[in-house]
Amino acid sequence: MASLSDVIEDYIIDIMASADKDSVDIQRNILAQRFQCAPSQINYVLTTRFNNDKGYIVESRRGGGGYVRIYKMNVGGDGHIERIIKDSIGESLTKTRAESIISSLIDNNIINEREKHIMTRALSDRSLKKIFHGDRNTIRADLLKEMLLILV
Amino acid sequence: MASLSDVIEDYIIDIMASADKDSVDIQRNILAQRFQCAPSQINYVLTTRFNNDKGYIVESRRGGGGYVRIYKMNVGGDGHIERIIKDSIGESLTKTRAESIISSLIDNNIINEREKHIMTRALSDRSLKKIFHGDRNTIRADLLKEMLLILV
DNA sequence: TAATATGAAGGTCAAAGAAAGTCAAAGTCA
DNA sequence: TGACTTTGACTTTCTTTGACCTTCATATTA
Repeated sequence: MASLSDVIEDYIIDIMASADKDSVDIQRNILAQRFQCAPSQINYVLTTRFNNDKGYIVESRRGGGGYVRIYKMNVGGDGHIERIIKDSIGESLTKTRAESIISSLIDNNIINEREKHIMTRALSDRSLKKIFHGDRNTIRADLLKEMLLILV
Repeated sequence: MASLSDVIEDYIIDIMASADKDSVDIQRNILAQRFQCAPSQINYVLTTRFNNDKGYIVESRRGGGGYVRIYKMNVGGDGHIERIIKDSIGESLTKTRAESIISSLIDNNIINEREKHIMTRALSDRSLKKIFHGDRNTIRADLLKEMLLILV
């Protein structure tokens, strides 16, 4: 049986398909009203169905005029980035592996030198010096996934 | 869905773009009348949208013949990035302030759209979701400082 | 002429309002 | 039983408003 979350997921996918842009804006409370559910269920759908492992970027703003904006990263062609995000990165990523992934992006002309430097610095131990050593690699995974998604 | 503050922001950006000079003068009460809002809302827009982090300087005079003058700073000259790193960022940086700083870099053609997105995503709450809330802003400061270093 | 009143700006701050986010407990279903 | 869903109380962030304050130019008055 399709759960309510599935229905909401389908609905969002639907309006994304019929939108001209590669993003849609929704309003959490309005959506919750439409489906007669708790507003936080929308968040549940977003984190389980529209996360970056699935190729989505979600950004939002609170307060008056608030919104949730969902970008679908359309991986055309070979789905290279999407594969990297799903298969190569996973839950945890060492600095060395991160650098080799970034190098491969350079080799494939997906990013340029400057972009490489930005990413490398973000993932460096200096950037993450305040984070407990044992936690850095999971943060690195999240960081690189999020940064890579803008490329597709 | 755009808030009134957004609309006023756009309006001011508009008249700045069509002005020959690098500054525009507005009158608070007149603007408030035009947008049917409390005069203090203009101040709100000024402090949230036209602040130093975004590369603006605002000066004003009270009394009869009073005005508000908004200057757009020229970012990018000698040692500017260094100053941002040292003075604007410091030890801790909210997401909002980070986005302001990044938007001033875009405005001055110091970074491009893709670079902006890479940085913004790296600093987002989603990238940092595994980090305890109270610690995120110090990590943000470290991250942005490191990433900006590629520009000097 | 010097002091004072008046009105016309803009400034500040805190409270109320409007969204979205978090988290853990309870429910459901294979 | 274990993974996935659903809910609701509480939190955080951003916006809007209004009451009250400060500053300045000018008109009035002693």
